[in-house]
Formats: sequence, structure tokens, C-alpha cells
Amino acid sequence: MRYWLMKSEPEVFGWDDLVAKGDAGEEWDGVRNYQARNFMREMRLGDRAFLYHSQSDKAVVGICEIIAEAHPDSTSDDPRWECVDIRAVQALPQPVSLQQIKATPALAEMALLRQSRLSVQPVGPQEWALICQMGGLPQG
DNA sequence: GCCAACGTTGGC
DNA sequence: GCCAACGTTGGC
Repeated sequence: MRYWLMKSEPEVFGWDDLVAKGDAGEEWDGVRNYQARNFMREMRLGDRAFLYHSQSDKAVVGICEIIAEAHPDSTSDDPRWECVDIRAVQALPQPVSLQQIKATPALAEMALLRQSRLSVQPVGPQEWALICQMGGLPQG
């Protein structure tokens, strides 16, 4: 299984909105960036992803699961754009802030810090486990 | 194929 | 609201 991180602006579509969608989840549409799309193409059923709130929150807030692999983005006429479907699995008991991540040397290589504008990005297994731990989920 | 102009994202 | 980073577009 691989691990990922998806960003969203909580004012537009945040963790609570995804939770409200229940097990049916939501199409992660609207991504118009090749690098982000390519990562979504690599996603497989059952992969896990953090949801990160940008802008006002700037924190990892929950864990999602990939429930549909890449397919055409229904919000685009352009066949280049694809997306996956995700559902909320579990909120982090304590959101992990960007500040905390920046202050943690083991997380210094994360794309979140290195490429701040990339909205879909891979997360290493060690990084995943550490952020889960920081968020109050010691089992990962 | 290069590069300037422009638009978008996201942290501060 | 500003600005840096960076992706995209379009003229040449």
C-alpha cells in the first residue's frame, strides 16, 4: 500500500464535507496540474491519503482511503484531466499543523514543504507513521 | 524552442 | 492583502 497527501481549502471543500459524503465518498475533481494528476494515476484501491487543509487551517486533519482509481474528471471536457474517488476513514484526534511539520527534522523532505503548491503528493511510510503518531494515532 | 507575460496557489 | 514560487500560454 502507498501513502499520499491531498490538499484542499476547507472553505471550499474540507474534512467535514468529506465525512458528510459517508462511505460513498467523493470524486476528487478539479486538479489541473500534470504532476498531481500523474500521482493520482499511480493510486490504487485501498491506498491511504492524508487530507491537508491549506490556507486558514494549514494542518493535516484526517485519513482518507482511495475507493476508485483514476478516471476522467467529470468537471472537465478535457480528457487529459483525471481524478480518483476518496472517502473519509478517520479524523486525527489532534490535527498536525504545518508549523509542527516544519519543526520536525524527520519530515523536512516532505513535498508539502519542498513544493508548497503541489496539491496531490506521495508520503513516505515513515513520514506517514510519524504524522499519525503526532496526530494521536500511535498505531498508524 | 525560447522566453516574457500572466494566472494561480498558498504561506505569511 | 501581499508576495514568492511556479505552471501555462502565446508570440516570435
